[in-house]
Amino acid sequence: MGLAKTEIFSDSQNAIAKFAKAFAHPARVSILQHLFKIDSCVCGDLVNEIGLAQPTISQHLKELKHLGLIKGSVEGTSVCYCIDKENWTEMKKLMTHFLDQDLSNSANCC
Amino acid sequence: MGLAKTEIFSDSQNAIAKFAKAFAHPARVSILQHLFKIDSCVCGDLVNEIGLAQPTISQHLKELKHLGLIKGSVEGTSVCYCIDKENWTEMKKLMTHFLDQDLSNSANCC
DNA sequence: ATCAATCATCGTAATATTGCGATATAACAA
DNA sequence: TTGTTATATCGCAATATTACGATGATTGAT
Repeated sequence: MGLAKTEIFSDSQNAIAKFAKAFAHPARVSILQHLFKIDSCVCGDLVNEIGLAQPTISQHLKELKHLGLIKGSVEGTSVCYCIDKENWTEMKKLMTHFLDQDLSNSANCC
Repeated sequence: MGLAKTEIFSDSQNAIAKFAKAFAHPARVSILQHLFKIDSCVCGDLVNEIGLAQPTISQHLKELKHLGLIKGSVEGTSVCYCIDKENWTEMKKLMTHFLDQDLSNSANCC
């Protein structure tokens, strides 16, 4: 079917899955790492840095923007992207809470 | 194409994407949360807890097991699953490092 | 007004994911 | 052995993702 049954899961579970999906492709991981590393916001430099075609990068950027993890602003003929700090922090809180579940509770039956 | 060009990315970037994919579906998020919460390792209880068919759950478990995030051991006619603590900790380190990138570096151009 | 540069969108092909019915497999019970 | 229970695998249909060529839109330059 390819259609996730989101109705039967909690908002939190769906949100975790949604953000995780953003990181579920190395190109998007790479884009985000670049945006963190580069002091000035990059744009089409990403096309050169990463070895993917311009429409492909543009599509990945669109997804990240749609999720709110990055922002974009027009600068002449190019577009400048950067991390949306506020939303990133919020997302980080959610993901960290999920990753930090207590390991001591789970029994050693396996 | 649907085929990610993993060759052009670093091992670390591919690893992050690979683990993120594990969390990119609410059913797998839910399964992991259950395994953390329940004191004794669960098995087909997951089928009842989550509202998906048995083959579907089994498939999600297989993916998580393949990634090394969970372990399974046969207990009579049922199978007992639980978190692989060692691998979970390792994965957490990788993901946390990615999520914790410094926000102060990124300029405020957007 | 024309042109070049940069980015977004469209359309499409290839592949992956999700979900489940049907069926196989394995363990235990009687 | 036969039956029951629990789980895994197969096979398929529906949908999603990835990638990119072609094209459109926008901006700045001449």
